[in-house]
Amino acid sequence: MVQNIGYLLSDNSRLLRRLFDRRVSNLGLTAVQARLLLSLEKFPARNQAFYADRIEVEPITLTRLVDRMEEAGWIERRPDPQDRRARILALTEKAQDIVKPLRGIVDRLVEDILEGLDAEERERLARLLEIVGSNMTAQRETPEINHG
Amino acid sequence: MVQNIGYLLSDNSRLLRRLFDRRVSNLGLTAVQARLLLSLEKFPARNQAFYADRIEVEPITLTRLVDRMEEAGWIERRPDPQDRRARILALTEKAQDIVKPLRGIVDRLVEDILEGLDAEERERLARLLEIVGSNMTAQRETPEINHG
DNA sequence: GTGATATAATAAGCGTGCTTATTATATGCC
DNA sequence: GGCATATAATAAGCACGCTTATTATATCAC
Repeated sequence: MVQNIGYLLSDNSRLLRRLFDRRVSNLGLTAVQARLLLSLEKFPARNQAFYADRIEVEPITLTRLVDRMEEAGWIERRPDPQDRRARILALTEKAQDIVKPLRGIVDRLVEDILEGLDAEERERLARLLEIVGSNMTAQRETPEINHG
Repeated sequence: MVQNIGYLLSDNSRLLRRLFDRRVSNLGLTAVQARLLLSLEKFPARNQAFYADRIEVEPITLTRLVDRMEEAGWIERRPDPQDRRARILALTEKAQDIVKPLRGIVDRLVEDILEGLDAEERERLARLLEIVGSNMTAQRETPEINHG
């Protein structure tokens, strides 16, 4: 019955997003938006390509995410003096006020979903997920395998 | 660094969907669509609410999924003689021809992403994911916790 | 310097998934 | 039987994420 690990992964991810959205909904943020804010605090003043890579989405996905967040007043796009193609992202003041409580919410969420797992199991889960993830990334590099 | 299990879950899920989509793209199916087909083969002739529950999406999400799949000729909606509100789903002939190869693709995919994990590790991963999943489901039932 | 190639950002168009609301029909209680 | 409640399906409207394509600018080879 290991067959269903695929389903477990996608269902869990969906559950997690829902749970997160619910917990931060009073802030007016979604899960990815919160993730981008936290990433921006940790690595400030980089261009969009950098953050797309950090949060592991395609550049176009980041573009549209930033569109909405800029409109909502969380983020500003600034020109890059070194590269006229690029845009540097920055948190607005409003966003800076939210980052600390946000980090608390994230920590508590992770704590809640890992309830009942001891430190060793958590470590193990993270390690197993990393292996699965790198297997998938490796597969991605060689998409033209014959599956027949 | 267990902090990032949340990110691992959502990134892995996204990678998995992408990988799956790529492998079945020649069939003209997406990951959820394939999942619904397989579920339909395993549990035939139920109403939409049943399948929404099986593949763990909201009824409206299932409705729109079925809309597209009906249009593409994979699925038929039939009236339920016992309940005039409901619609019974059925695979078309075209879909039945695809189910067996599809199952092969899914099996191979799961095998590939679990590469390097022995039977015990696979079991452990599945078990840990189930625990995390049930923690999230439990959280969902009590959404009004004070997070302050 | 010029031309080929790569990179940054964006647009168009689509599938998935949600919340909230609506309509039709079943069901259960009196 | 009649009314309240629950359930099945759907609609509207939105966020996320992708593939493919386009535009502007950098960079590299010569």
